[in-house]
Amino acid sequence: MNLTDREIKIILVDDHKLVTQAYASMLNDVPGFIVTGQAYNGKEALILIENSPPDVVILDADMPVMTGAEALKIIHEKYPHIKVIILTMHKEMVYVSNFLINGAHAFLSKNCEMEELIKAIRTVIKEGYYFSSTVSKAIVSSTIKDSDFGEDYRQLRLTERETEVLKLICEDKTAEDIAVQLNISVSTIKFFKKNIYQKTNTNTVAGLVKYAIKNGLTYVD
Amino acid sequence: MNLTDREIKIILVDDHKLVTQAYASMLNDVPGFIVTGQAYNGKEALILIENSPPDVVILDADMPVMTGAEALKIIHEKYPHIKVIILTMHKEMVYVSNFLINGAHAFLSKNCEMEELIKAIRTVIKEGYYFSSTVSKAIVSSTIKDSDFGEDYRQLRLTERETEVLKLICEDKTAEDIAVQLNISVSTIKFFKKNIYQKTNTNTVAGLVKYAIKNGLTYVD
DNA sequence: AAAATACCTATCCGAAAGTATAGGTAAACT
DNA sequence: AGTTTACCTATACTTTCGGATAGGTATTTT
Repeated sequence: MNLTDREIKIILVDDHKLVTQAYASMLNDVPGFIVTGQAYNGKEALILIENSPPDVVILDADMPVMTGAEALKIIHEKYPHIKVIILTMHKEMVYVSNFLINGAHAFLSKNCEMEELIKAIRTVIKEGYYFSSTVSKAIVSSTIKDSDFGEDYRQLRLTERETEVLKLICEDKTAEDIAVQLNISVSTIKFFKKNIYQKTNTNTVAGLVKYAIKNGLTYVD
Repeated sequence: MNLTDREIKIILVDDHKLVTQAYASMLNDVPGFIVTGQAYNGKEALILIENSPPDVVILDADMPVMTGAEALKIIHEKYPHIKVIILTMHKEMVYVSNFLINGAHAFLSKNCEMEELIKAIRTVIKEGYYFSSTVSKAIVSSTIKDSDFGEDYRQLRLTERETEVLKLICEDKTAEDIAVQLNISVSTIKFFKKNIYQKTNTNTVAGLVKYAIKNGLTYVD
């Protein structure tokens, strides 16, 4: 039996129950689709997937406990045949790239029409990938790996340590707090911060926090 | 004919199309409910309401163009008989209060169950208000006006000028930028900032930005 | 009309953050 | 093996920020 002949099994992951349930209601009304599970964070999602593997996982990018990015990475590594569609409310390029690198099969804005999500689900099953016109043209090339995004992209990527520092900044820590926690000098923190400012193209903490939110590094309850 | 005997007309407002459409799909499946309109920001919502007044408006608190708070205020002033249910992904007390003052009839987290939203819709129609157990006990008193929230609350409220400054801080402006824009000295900005820090119970810009997001003062695209 | 309150404005000073510069290590490239 | 590149660490110097304090105006209370 061909995959396109039977119902497509979908698992929904969004930290807002109401939204997840609404998606389920919407997608279950579509012939050929069946929502086999709903999870409210990445960890729950992994358990669901383990117990009853779906064809498609629809994953919210912005989640607190385990972020969409983290969940995606694990899903992609453990179950490479499962298609993952990322839903997000943001629309920054760096952000999109990070998900593509980690194996997303589609990337959709929450601003899209219901029809586009439905189309995306069918397309990732049939063709492996789906990208909306806005996203696709700019980014997608043959193989999805870091260098495909070019020099500019690499320059923009935050190093592990930088990411760590940025996260802590967003958690209300002062430079000194961070220095203590990381066991390095305050001056070092400043150096990281400077680089982060450059890469994120900001010069205020406010900009940093917004960048972090957009990139799923931190979350506002 | 009694209001409870006919279909309850609902207008949905959420800046994410996909979410709005999902809500619509979910609520239209409920007997006695009919979604008569969907808007993607406050302005659109007001036009919809003008053209075909609903019984209930379900309003997302976090929207960019016209925030939920602003839209609520106008709706409540122009159409006091229309019930407004606020949906939010945040759960801070100050935040809730602001909406209650401006005439919200219910306040729900996006983490709630579908059943609770349905219950809330029925309850605001029948009894005028609905508050989930977590929210209600702490806050609601007989009349909803500023002083009902007590001294503490008043202390926490940001003044107009403070709010203005906070918004600009979140827009990546430095203290000097703000001073120039507002035609006052940098020192004055600092004074405002100090008060904002006190009232929001933070001491970093990161905390400020998060507070602003929670309170709908700024928005992360 | 006097007093109280809320809000906006401002200055001074010590503390923290940003800027410029540079050394060191480990991995990748040629 | 030697060079380049990426990343982490650090210091000295300058600017900006935050805390304490205080004066002024407009509105409300009594």
